[in-house]
Amino acid sequence: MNRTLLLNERKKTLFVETRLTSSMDMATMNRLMECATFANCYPRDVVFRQGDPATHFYSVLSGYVRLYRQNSEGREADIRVCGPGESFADDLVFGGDTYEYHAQAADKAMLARYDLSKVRHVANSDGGLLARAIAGSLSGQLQETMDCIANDRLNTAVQRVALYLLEQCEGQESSGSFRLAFQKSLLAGKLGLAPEALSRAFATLKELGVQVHGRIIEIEDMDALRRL
Amino acid sequence: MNRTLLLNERKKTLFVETRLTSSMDMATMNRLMECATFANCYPRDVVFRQGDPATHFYSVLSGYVRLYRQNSEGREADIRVCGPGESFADDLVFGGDTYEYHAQAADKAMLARYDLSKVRHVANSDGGLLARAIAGSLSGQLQETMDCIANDRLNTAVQRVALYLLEQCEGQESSGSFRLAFQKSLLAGKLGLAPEALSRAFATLKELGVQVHGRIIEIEDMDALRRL
DNA sequence: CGGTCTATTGAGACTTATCAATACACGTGG
DNA sequence: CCACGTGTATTGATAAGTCTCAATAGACCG
Repeated sequence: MNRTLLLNERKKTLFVETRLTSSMDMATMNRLMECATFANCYPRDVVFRQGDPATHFYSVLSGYVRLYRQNSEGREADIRVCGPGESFADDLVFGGDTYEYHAQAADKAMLARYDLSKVRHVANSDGGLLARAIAGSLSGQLQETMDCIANDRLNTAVQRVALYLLEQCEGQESSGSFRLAFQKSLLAGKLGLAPEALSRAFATLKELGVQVHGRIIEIEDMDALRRL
Repeated sequence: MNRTLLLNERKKTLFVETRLTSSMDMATMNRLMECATFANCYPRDVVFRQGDPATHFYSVLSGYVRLYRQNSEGREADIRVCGPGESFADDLVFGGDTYEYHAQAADKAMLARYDLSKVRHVANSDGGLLARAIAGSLSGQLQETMDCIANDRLNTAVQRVALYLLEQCEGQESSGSFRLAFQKSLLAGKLGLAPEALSRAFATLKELGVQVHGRIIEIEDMDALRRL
């Protein structure tokens, strides 16, 4: 078994574990696989640019991809950070022919790349199985995106950071710790903050028993965060 | 022809003109119609509450519905304002069994009310036609919602208001005027602002030739707004 | 015409962005 | 293994933007 074969097996495994494919039957998954190619990205690689004609949608197999928009002066705002198992630009399968945001690898990343016209063809001729899977993915994304708006509008920086920390400690009781999945500057963008604001939020949370050592976060009292 | 029949004809017309049904074939539309009942709402009527078990999704036939979330202290943040032709809670067809936000009529409104379990049944047995239509609707909503995040994070209050005014003047050249579709307090919420902030934004825009008389807005120089 | 709801305006406080300077982390090569 | 350099993170000072509260003005409906 050579290296390439091993790599392909790994790709296939990651492909199967995607949110889009997880509840798919085998036949549909194979049809989708036929539309896919794979791409390796290095940090800061551009996947596509806002305004480009849309040719593919993507699933993240490993690493992270940052979706963001730029205004006329070049200032950037993150819209979403996609991690392993998540897909992006799949909102273009059922309408839209232009990418409406930039996509950039935020880390070494492996992506599955689905040809949009092939996917559309399959989705129109498979009895609706693929359409349902994509609809499921879109539902999840829509819910997350609405959550994000509500979170931005309802909570302050410290509250948003605390909430994020709690989400990452899912399952741990009273106290917990974990390692940030990506750089703080990216986390800041994901939370709609400038990096300095994230630092200051961590500084505030230190008083509530949150210790930050590089990417390692330790939380002494999760209830203290929940009370914010 | 009696009053009821007339009303039903009107309902049917509005039903057909919905974004969800607009590109649907007749058979699918009829199957969807079988899942529907209709409801009339008065201003401030609650359609459903955050946390309620999800039983229906909705299309707005006339009027406006406000989707919002509440934090623990009771402060509210609007997530979306749905107008004629738009649907909401359709993200629950393919997953989710609880409403994650409040829905409240913002005006006298007529709604089509789709039984979720019936819709799910149809969507699983019609060869994918309904699933594709819903996926199309979800795509549009996801795109709008992502736009909203980028807009919130990238633009100031004045810029967001200016952008909204320009959107409403779609098609008009250099100067334009129109009537706000709903109250200013609702517009403020939609734009992620307190009502006072919307007032102040209008005050600022007055210097750029925007005149506000109640709900009537007149814009002398649309390019001046575009330059913001 | 009066009452009620909605919108505007002012003053102040709070939150976050921005800019600039410093400190820290990490990978590289000596 | 340490020193170095680059990129990332923190901290401080300031400015900008928005919210909140309170008071007034205006719009709309019966």
